[in-house]
Amino acid sequence: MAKLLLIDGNSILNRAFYGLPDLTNSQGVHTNAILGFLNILMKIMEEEHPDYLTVAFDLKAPTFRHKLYDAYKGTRKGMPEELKEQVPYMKECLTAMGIQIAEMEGFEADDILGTMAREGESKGMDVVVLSGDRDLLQLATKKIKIRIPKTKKGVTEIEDYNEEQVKELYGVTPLEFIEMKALMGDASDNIPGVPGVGEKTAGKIIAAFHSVENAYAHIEEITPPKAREALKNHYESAKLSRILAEIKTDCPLSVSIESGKRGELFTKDAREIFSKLELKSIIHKYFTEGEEVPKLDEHFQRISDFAKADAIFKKAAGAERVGAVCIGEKKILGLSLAFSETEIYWIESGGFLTEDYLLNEYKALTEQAKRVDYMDLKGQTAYTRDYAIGNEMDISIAAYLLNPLKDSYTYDEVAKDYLGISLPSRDELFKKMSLTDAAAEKPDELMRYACYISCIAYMADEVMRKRLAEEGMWQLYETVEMPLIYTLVHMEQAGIEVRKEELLAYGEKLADRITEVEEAIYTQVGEKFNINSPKQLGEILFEKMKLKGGKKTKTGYSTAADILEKLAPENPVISDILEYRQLTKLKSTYADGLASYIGADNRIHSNFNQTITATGRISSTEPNLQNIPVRMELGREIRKVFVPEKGYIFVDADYSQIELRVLAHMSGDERLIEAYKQDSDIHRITASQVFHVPVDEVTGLQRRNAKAVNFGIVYGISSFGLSQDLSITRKEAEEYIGKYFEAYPGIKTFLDKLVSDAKEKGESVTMFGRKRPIPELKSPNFMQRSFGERIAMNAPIQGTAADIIKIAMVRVDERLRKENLKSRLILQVHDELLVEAKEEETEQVKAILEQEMKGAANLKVALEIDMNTGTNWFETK
DNA sequence: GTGGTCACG
DNA sequence: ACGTACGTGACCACG
Repeated sequence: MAKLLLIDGNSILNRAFYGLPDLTNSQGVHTNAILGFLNILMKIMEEEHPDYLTVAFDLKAPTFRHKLYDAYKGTRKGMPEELKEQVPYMKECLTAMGIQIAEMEGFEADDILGTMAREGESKGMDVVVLSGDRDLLQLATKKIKIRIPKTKKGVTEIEDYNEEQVKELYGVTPLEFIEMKALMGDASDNIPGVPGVGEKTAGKIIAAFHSVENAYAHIEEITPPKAREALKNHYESAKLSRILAEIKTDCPLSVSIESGKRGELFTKDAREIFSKLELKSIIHKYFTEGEEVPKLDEHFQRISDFAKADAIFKKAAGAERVGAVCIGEKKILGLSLAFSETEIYWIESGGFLTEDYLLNEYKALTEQAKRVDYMDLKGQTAYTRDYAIGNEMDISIAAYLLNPLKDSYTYDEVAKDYLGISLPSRDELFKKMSLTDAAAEKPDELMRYACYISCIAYMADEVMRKRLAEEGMWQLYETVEMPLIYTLVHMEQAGIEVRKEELLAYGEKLADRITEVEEAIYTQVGEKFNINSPKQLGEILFEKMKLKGGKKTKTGYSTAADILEKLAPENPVISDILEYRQLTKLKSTYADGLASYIGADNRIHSNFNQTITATGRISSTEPNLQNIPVRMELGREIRKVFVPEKGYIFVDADYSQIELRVLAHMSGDERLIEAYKQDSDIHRITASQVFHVPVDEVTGLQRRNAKAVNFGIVYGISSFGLSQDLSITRKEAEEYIGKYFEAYPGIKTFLDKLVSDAKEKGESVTMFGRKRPIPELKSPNFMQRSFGERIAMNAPIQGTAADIIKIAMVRVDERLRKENLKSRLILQVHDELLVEAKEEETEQVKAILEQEMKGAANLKVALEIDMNTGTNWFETK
């Protein structure tokens, strides 16, 4: 069946303009909207494969609807100049790609699309309408699907809306959506609507009366009274809005659906206009077939001859610079070295080239070369040394610092982002196949994989250094992130001992209790069901048992703990369900989950990842040892199975409110600094200053509230968030926040500045220069933008704390080694370090932790730590 | 593969 | 009017 794709040119262009940073070519022409448009276009072409497509644009001349509006209310705001100048270029691009453009004097793009969509539908086509906003939802039917691009974390996803989904989302049919819009209005589309009526009220009224006209016919039945009055007073506006809101489906067309038949997009003309605009990433992505890829590939040389390999190793040892990677799983399969863009070798394991030989040579060369470029140094330490000698460069870490929002930093990503080269990813070369299998079944692809890694590492070296220096992050990279790689290696190698028998016994204990609680729940509810299924549980609680709670999530009822806790007084089964949840969580994730990671050495070797978080923290996986229970007593028991080796003891140190201290320092707020100099209970002092009572008269409640506000400040305060946390009204929360800012005016100024600076620069910065881009700040969507503002407040604080503990980790690790101690750093939990200390070294270890953690940064307030020793992780708390 | 839930800082 | 606290990872159910 034929498929028709219709694109709302203006709205997509508009959305792209605000979604991307300001880009210009060397002639000063702005290109961000064009680039964004093309990216969305390519994505939807790949997803939909339409047979016909047309892009509709508004013409500058005022349309019928605009005139109507202007007569009613006055002027419309125009596009910014930077966007306006991109429109003709955009059209030029589309024409060059053979894509039909539709525009009609006196009609909006919406109307053209509406008309074509209905026509396509009547011809039996599948119709897809791509738009940047929700105006077009009224067109949705079974055959017409509306798609809206959304940017999540910098990645563009396209959301689908068919008739059903519109109903689900708004509770009205697509046609009734017009009526709804007439009431709620739309500022961006200059539809006035009825003042005081928003989406919620409009939805309710239309769901009940189905149309504006009918609502007025039954005006006295409308509730709430407020809305009724608003409707009565704005009848004219509602009638006008009803006309404005409806998209026409019968306007004359200057083009036909069929004349928009899809042809070759990447024509010579297209390439020409793209080069003129300097849209390098597009050119590289779609016009490079038969260019860059073979250019690199043709210089790959497979070496399986001993003499040749030997010569290459000799050359490598004396080289100024070499890109290097060793490939293997249990066994070494081979290694790749790159000396220039044209000298790239793949030295295969086999014959005289034994694993031992390769390993020795690889290790030797990485020690002798002046500089070695790695893609992933931590992974390579399996084959080489695990300490720094100062000649290594890690391209992935550099790429992470330059943009911590990405989810991978593989060779293909780096090549695309920094070298403008498009390469097949590992997945594209040999799917999910293991390297060992690839060596046997796809040797050529394995060679390409290895060579891409070494040569991209080699080629990216210079640009990464330059970019880090430009961004003011070279020092952070060199003195913190690089040495940290080795510290993490040491921690991973060390692991932590776990008492398997005790862990299993703990699991058994949980299992017994789970059976009891489970049966109690079934008895009370009167049937068996899967308590772990939020869907089934929601149906039981809210439908069968008719507890109040209603909908909360997209998919159904929320059964989250905070919701259930509020229902607990209504029915005793609720507390059993909460207990069941707690028990099964402990059993599956911790008791059973952790047991499966215990190795032959009775230890768990978690993976510490340095390139995951947006703020600079490290993360822990397989298993995650940064979220072992501690808050609840039963869960906390688990920590008893984490023990030091015989002859050792745990020394655990955690920073005391590091984030608040960072805030005090960075803001320079005198009163907060002074509060810390008193060096007692900070939440109590805060309470005293916020509520104007003497320190020793602060009540428990006041302290609790002050503590919540302190947390809120660090998270990027919002009255809603605080009210949720404290179960108070928003108004009360606002009062607390106001009082807090009165008590600490410097904090208010500081947070405001963090937001305004971030808006200006598009990113936030920590004390040590770590950056985090915040694209959300540019979002036209209020919620997204508010999120961006909270990130702008939180990221510098959380990030600076992360920088500080990283510095402390590196120094602690270095000192333990330099002083030839047997004690080792084994865990980091964001503000806590755990050392497995040789018993006789305990005092020395404590001194090292104290000195290096407190001395990691010089702040206006002292960095304090709490330190404890214990014979298991439970005892150190 | 995604969403809901919940463990941690 | 919008609908949230910041940052993670693992497990389960379900399409």
